[in-house]
Amino acid sequence: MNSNKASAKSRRALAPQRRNGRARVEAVLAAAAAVIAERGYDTATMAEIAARAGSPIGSLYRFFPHKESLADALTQRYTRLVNEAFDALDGQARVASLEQIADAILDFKASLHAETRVMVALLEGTSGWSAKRRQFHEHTLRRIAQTLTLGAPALPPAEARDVAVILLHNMKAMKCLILGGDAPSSPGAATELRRMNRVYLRDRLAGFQDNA
Amino acid sequence: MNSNKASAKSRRALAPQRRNGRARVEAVLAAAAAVIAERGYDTATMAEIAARAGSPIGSLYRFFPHKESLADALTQRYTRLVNEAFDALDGQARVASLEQIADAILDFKASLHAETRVMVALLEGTSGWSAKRRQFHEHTLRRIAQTLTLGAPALPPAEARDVAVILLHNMKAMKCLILGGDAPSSPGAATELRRMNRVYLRDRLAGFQDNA
Amino acid sequence: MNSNKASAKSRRALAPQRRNGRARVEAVLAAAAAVIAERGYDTATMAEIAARAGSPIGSLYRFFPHKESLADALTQRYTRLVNEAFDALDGQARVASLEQIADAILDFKASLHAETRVMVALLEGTSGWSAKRRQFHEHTLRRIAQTLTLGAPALPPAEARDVAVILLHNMKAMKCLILGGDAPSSPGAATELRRMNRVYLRDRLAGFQDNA
Amino acid sequence: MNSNKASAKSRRALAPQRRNGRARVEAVLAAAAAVIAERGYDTATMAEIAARAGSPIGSLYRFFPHKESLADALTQRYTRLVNEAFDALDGQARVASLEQIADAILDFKASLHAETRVMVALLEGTSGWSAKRRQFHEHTLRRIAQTLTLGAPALPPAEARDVAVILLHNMKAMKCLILGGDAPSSPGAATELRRMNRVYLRDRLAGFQDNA
DNA sequence: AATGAATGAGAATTCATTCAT
DNA sequence: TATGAATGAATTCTCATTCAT
Repeated sequence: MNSNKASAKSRRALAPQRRNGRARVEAVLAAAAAVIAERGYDTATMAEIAARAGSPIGSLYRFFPHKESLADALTQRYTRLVNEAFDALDGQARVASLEQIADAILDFKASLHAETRVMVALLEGTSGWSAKRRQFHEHTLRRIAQTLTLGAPALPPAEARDVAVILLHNMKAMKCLILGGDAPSSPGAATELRRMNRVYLRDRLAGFQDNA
Repeated sequence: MNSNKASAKSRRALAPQRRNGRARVEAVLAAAAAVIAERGYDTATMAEIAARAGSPIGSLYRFFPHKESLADALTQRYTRLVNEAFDALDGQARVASLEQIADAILDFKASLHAETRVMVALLEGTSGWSAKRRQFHEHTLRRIAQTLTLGAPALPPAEARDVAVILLHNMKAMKCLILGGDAPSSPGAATELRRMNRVYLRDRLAGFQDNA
Repeated sequence: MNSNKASAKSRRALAPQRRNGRARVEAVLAAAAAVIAERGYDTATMAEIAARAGSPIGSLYRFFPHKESLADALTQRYTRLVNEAFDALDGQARVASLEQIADAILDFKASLHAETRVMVALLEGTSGWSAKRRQFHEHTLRRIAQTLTLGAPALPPAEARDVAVILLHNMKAMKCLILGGDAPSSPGAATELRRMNRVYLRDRLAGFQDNA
Repeated sequence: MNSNKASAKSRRALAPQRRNGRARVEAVLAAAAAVIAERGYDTATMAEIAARAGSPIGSLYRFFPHKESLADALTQRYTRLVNEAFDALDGQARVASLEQIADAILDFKASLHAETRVMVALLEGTSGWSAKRRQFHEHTLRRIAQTLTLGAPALPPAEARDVAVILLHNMKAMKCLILGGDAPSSPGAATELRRMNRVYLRDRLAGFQDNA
């Protein structure tokens, strides 16, 4: 006496119910990433995120009790990606040429389309950041500086940080170029940015490098 | 002009009271600029803008029938400023060194604190831009390219545009550095950015310059 | 060109638009009083209050920006009524008999049907009171004690306060009896309460009265 | 009974795990009593009650299919307590003095802190009562009247009920005084209430008592 | 049967925009 | 025409209740 589910009134047919909570969280995060990337954090609505994730609003709130907690989760996930990418980069720092490192840093975010766009959105609007967002920003800065120091051991920490700030800006710029949006760009701009980044790093790190 | 103020029997206060439309519009735009700079476009409210302008909300809507039209007006005004600044720059393009031009372009927005902050806000979030915002972006790009071409006549138009895109990003970065916000920076970052900008332009325009 | 209002789509025909804001506030307060009296503060919804007042929800929030501010307004209004009633009572305190005073205090709230019921609701649930509610409670206590002291000058302040606490409870009880609700009562209960109140006061104030 | 627990292969934790239903119901009722006493009926949430009972919310709903059924169960339990207390009191009614009976009635609820507080919560808000709550109220009234009639056999039933209504109010007042909450009271108020209760009963029952 | 994840109607509150005065 | 009160759709978040497992 419960056989024909289909007869149950007109419940939404969408949800593969109780499928691995993990998967549901993934779906929500992906939807959040997409919506925030498209609309920006403030303009994104929980309702749209839920809809896009194929999740009822109540479920969304089970996993992420506040809107900001979605942003935080996204930030955290991105922190992991940053770490992995830089860990890999650091492994090659000694053997790679400066150009290669420069490109690797620059293209890092560019290689992560989905997440990247969100991060732009989350790091935009320089006020009203949550603690988590600030942490993420700071963390990324430190990783960049660390990698720089690996390639140019003689570079004083303060200068490494200055350079890191610039490189982070270049990374952001790269995403903007690649991911587009409403902002008009030009076909050669990405190449151009890569060039600037290389030229700058070569000039800046000259003399601080470890030319053993 | 404005002679029989006193005769108006029971007019309210003296203060905002029928400044000529121009002044009223100015006040509203200034308030809009301030509020948008502080809160970001989405978070700024029409009510606060009106209040800060000392203007009744009804009047505000007479001049700017939609919130976006405020953004458009600000954009337009900024277009004028861009034009003036680049006109001046173009006048010196022949005589100035590349470094000077590079710095001038970079510091352009940095020199306009109040307006600049608004523009950051308005150019943030790569989607949902109005036609006007897109126009402004495009226009600025063209002016930069034009100035570049003046200093490096041999530079092909397509490449000039590519470089312009990069320079515009550098300009945006400069504002972020100077105006701060929640994003942590570092003291030497602005100097660093200026250095990158010079090094890049010198490298990029070498050979295209007009060394007659 | 705006002559036949009736043709305007299908706007609600209810609101005599821009009628004296005062009247609108009155309507809202009355509705709030009614709904809170019926449902209790927590269960009352802003939407129902607005509907009952014939006011759009947005208008309600213009006057009372938070739910609690409605309760506060009601409390404040009631404070006024308490003051007026006790001022009048104090004027007669010397000439009136103890019985008369006892009845006056007891019947005070009973005489204000609409407001009274709300106050019961607002003073119910002894936790989560706003500052205003606490103030109102305290204020009423003081007024009662003051009136008592007028009739029984020799009564020490601390005892006057103790008695006041009891009398306030009796007042609350009276409202419950008269206003009913779901609680079953009995026809003679009000008379009974009055009797208790008199007997108690006579016994309690004996010897403290001003028998000049 | 309950012998092969261990054979259940992958049962979860040991803790709540199939206490016999009775114990589980007790735990839930106790938790409900506590939460409702603290937060009030409307503000109490099923989730918190379940958590406090250490019971899964699903189990809670097996025993109490609606929130109101929890209130009803508490009410019923309280009815039992009232009966026991009044049965005991009735046994002494002949021998005890009026003062003793008066105090016993008044302090009845005061003696049951935990449950009492809940009952205050459940009897607050004069509308929205379930049938059960009304029944409980009515029942208590009858028991009080019955006890009164035992002590004052000549008291007509209708008057006994009137007096009972008053006494119930006094009982409620006593709990408010003792249990406090946000409502400010005064140290001597409980004593005061006891005095009023005695004086009233002595006066009211004079002449109806069984002075055989 | 027992569990706790899932559900979605509904609550408070905001704000761009309109319109009576 | 100028004003600011009025409007209500939209937004974030809660919680009683259901139901797949």
